[in-house]
Amino acid sequence: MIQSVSRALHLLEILARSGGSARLKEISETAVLTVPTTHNLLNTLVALGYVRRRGGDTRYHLGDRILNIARVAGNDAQLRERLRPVLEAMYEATSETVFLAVPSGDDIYFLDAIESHQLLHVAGQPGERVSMTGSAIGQLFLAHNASLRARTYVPPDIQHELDRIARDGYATDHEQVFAGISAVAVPWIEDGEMLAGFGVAAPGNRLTPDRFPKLAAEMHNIISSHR
Amino acid sequence: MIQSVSRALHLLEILARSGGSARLKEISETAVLTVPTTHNLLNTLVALGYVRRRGGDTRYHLGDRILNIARVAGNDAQLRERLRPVLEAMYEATSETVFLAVPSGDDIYFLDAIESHQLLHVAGQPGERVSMTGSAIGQLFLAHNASLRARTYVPPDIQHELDRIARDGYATDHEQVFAGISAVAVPWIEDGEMLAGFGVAAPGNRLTPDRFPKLAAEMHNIISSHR
DNA sequence: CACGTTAATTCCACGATGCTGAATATTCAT
DNA sequence: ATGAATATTCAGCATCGTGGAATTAACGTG
Repeated sequence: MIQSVSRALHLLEILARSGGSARLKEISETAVLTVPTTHNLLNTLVALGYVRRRGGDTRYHLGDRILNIARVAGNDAQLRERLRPVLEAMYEATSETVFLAVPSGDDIYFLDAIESHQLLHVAGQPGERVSMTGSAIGQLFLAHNASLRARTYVPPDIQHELDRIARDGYATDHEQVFAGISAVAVPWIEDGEMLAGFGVAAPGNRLTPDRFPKLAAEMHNIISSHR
Repeated sequence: MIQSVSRALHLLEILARSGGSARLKEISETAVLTVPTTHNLLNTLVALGYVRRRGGDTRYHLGDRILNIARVAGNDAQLRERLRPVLEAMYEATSETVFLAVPSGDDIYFLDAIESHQLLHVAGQPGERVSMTGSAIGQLFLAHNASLRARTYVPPDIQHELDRIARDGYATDHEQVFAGISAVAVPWIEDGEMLAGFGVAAPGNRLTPDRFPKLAAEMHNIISSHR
């Protein structure tokens, strides 16, 4: 545990709790640090843009550079929270393992999941990752997002599958990726952009290809009713 | 400039730019730091909750503790930006010095201001502070916000003035606080909560008490038209 | 406006603290 | 299962951050 890092971040939280600004002495007292040490820490934060000083004011104010970081952290946290009810509805409707996934770097990241309670079920924990091309949900992202497609190598045989996905609005997988596992995925779209994908995964003998279109339609309905 | 603090915050930004998560090696390379140093910094951030590790994953993810800080920093920055046009409209309408103020700790903080160009005008710079009780805009906050009222000592003679303010939706000051200066303030309300206040301040002989109601109405109009 | 008081900033020397290279353990891919 | 890549632990040393003391600046008051 690096002392100065811990202290610096603590100072930022103190500033936040003071409504965005405070005096050096107040801060040092709240943090239980000597004034020069606090000064040193704060001025480092000022130099980096995380803290600002406005006008002739001697007070320290929270800067907005922290928003660079928060925008990304917040996106995921808020999205997970907002879409939790949708995920629960999908679980209610299917009794199978359901996922909420977002793109992260070059692959797919499971932001949230509810694991089926049936005797035979697909494992699913938030935090897992799968490749972009090798999963229904990943292909769904590729089909919807051109910039993602541009920086991912897409094998030719998948290409026309992506067209089908874009047309129908859902992606499927029948025991292609993992033996015995079928999956259907539908997109969550805001302002024309696919921000996340929902997936249902089940044993291949329970979730047969003939049920794909109906299940996808059902998932679309659940999404519509939660908008 | 404290090295470890600078480095730690840099790592957070790298994580943000990587879409919220990345591997230790990637991070260390991007940051141009040795792997153990990066490891040490990241694990400090993990211990503090600014970075998380999910599931059995060896990757590092942005945590949501940063949102504690960002919520406050973002509030101010976004509010100022969003309400700038309203402030400008008020300046257009009055040609007097206009303020945008928010509560900060136990007093009022001027988030933004446009100073009048008239020969005789009230000075106004963003970053200045006034006490909660001793200003029209402060009383406006006290009248609208019970929790603010609870933690501020309000002299009895001001008490019934607060009732009037709550009823009429504006606060005034005619040469009470600063000699020769009159002011009118109206609230900016979102979701039933007063987030900020707008103030117009002018020499007492230009802005006489008989003009208060009309000016307040005009300010209310400008606010309505910018919703 | 000058004075006294309080807060903020600079400086420096000491000593703890965090950095790095090397070794070990773990994870991942095949 | 095996090897390669990645992550974690460790410890010695140099560095960096800390806090006391002194200086300067801001603030409030009579």
